[in-house]
Amino acid sequence: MKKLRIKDIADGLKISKTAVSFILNGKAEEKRISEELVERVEKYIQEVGYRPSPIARGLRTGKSNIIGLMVESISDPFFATIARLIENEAYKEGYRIIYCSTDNDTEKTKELINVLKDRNVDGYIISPPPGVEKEVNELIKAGMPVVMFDRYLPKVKTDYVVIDNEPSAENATKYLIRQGYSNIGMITFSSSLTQMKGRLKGYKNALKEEGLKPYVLEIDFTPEEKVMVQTIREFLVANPKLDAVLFGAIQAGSCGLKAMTQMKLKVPEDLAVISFDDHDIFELFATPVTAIAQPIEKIAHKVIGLLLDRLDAEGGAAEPREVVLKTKMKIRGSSVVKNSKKYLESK
Amino acid sequence: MKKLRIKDIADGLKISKTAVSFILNGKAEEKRISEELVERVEKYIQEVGYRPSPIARGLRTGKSNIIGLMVESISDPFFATIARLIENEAYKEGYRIIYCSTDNDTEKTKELINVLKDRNVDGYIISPPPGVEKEVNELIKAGMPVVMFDRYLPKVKTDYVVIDNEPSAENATKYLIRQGYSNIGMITFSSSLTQMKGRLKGYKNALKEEGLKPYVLEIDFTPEEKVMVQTIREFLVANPKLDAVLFGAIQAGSCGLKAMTQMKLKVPEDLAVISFDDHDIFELFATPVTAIAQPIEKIAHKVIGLLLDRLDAEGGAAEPREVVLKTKMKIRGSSVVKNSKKYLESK
DNA sequence: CTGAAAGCGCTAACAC
DNA sequence: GTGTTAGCGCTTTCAG
Repeated sequence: MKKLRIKDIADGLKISKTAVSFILNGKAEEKRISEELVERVEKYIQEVGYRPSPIARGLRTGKSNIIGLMVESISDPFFATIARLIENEAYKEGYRIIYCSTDNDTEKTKELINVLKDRNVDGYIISPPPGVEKEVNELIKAGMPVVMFDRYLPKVKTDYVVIDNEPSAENATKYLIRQGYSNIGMITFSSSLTQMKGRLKGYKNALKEEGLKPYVLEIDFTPEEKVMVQTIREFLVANPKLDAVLFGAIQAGSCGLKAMTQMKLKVPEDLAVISFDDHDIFELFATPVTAIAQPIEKIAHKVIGLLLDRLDAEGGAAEPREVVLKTKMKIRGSSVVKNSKKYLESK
Repeated sequence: MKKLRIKDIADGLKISKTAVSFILNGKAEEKRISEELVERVEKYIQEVGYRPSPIARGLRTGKSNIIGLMVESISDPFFATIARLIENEAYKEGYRIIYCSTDNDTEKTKELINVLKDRNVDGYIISPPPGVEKEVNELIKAGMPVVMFDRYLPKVKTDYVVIDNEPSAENATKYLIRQGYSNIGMITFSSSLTQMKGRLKGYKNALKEEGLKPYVLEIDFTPEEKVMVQTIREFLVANPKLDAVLFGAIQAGSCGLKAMTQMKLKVPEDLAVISFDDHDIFELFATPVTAIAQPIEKIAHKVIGLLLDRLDAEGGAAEPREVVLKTKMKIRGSSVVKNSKKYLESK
């Protein structure tokens, strides 16, 4: 059973290649092809199991029915979940996804954009590292739909979906203050990316309003977790007055909790904790961790929605749409009222 | 700046298209093209930033430089991590990856195989659901390199990489017995897949050797976690004699621990726990969980190694290679000696 | 080394 | 509705 071509269908049915092609591309009506023939062709295609070659079609049309999805790392649970949800919705619309991991590396990302461009992807979903403004802008100028998420590039005018980082961090910090904490640190990744800057700003806003002093540790992300744990330990040792910490991302939170475990610091007695990003197993921790949960499903849905929208729209470069979604703070044991009864009992 | 074609290079350099193509494909020597010209062409290509169209090349050659990676769900941390590692190694060899999630659904998988076939992927990495033997065998018969991992299809003769599920489960169970537990349950997913069957068998072997009674719960996997938690709760209520549980997979373990938390069962006082699959945050749990860790890096490395090997080999259908890797049991607090001093102290 | 030419499978314009 | 044809960009054979 060898590969069928459009010619085989035409010959098998004793009609013209053209007709088959038109029917395949939904131009039957436009080209005044009889319904009867359309049905006959569709039935035959079913029977013999013909599937047009997307490669040949791609070469001819320049379209690929593929969406390029670039995230920091596909092994990150947040991105993996988003990828999965996007894949599902895209699939229903006949689009496939090619993912790739940027490692948040500018040069690698530029190269990956080229790879995707070569493959003629029809649209891009990018969680961009810094420094790729030029390349992304060129894509947009070339008429490519581009949607960013998680963070965005302020100098690039296109759709994006993010969460309200600043108010979320501000709320969480104020919440800690209301719970009685006054020496509140923030441990986050050093980054020029919008989401990290927003979180830091929100934290600082809250402290400034209350006249409290900020304690900030910005660590460089590295796959060497031990390095990050060690950095956090040193910070905690250097700042013994801290009674609460806000973590700017789940990886920071997880490293921080490890550092605290190693130092035998108790949560929340010695240090209250709130972390950005939620994970359901937070509930199983020695002290369940209060977390700022991102609306993952909604993010994925919005992202692919915006992209499909542009893909359909075809022509007009619509105004960039900026979607900001709300987070939800899941309050758990790691941030109970300072010196509360519950806190004292647990001693 | 429009898209460059091979003709533009030839014209720009005032040489023939053919020569450029030969040089591009590393056939310069074979075709007796002077080194001087090769250098000139390479330099020019660099300068103008020409990149051959993989689509046109694919149409012509039938090769795509793409590897299809099919896993149960790309959002599963185990698969996401493997995917990431494979992506990295493949990238270095000039291969791109297209991932897709099968949901362990037979029909969906068949369709996805077709999609990948249409895209002319050069090789397949599959963590297969049951029931796709025929389709996979057809791929192999068509000369496609196929590597399976995590589980395999006994009726399909091709390379695979798995772990030693049976001995691992047997060891873990025997370990629990040595720790003084005698009513040991196993909670796992109902599945005809090799890895699950191996784990169950190992557990039963250990019990039989010691003349102990098995208590098995096989749950159907569902994305509705609450359903699984509830099922486990009912099982635990129905079997109050249990003093230890072996979980057959991390999702089962995580649901089980949630069920136990809800029921206020203490680990390991009321129930000792060992789970297949490790996660570094297990250390942060109220009681750190003893886990059977898979050598993820090694698995990924082997998988892509086997595939690249076949991709290079070109011709001969080498003998199927079956790689079985060892797991490592990470002993933590959830499986301490029954009634041990440590155990009693913690009361 | 060159130049011409065929062909991968498909789309779509054109004349009928 | 059909049949023809060009062409997407590339590889590769063949004769020179």
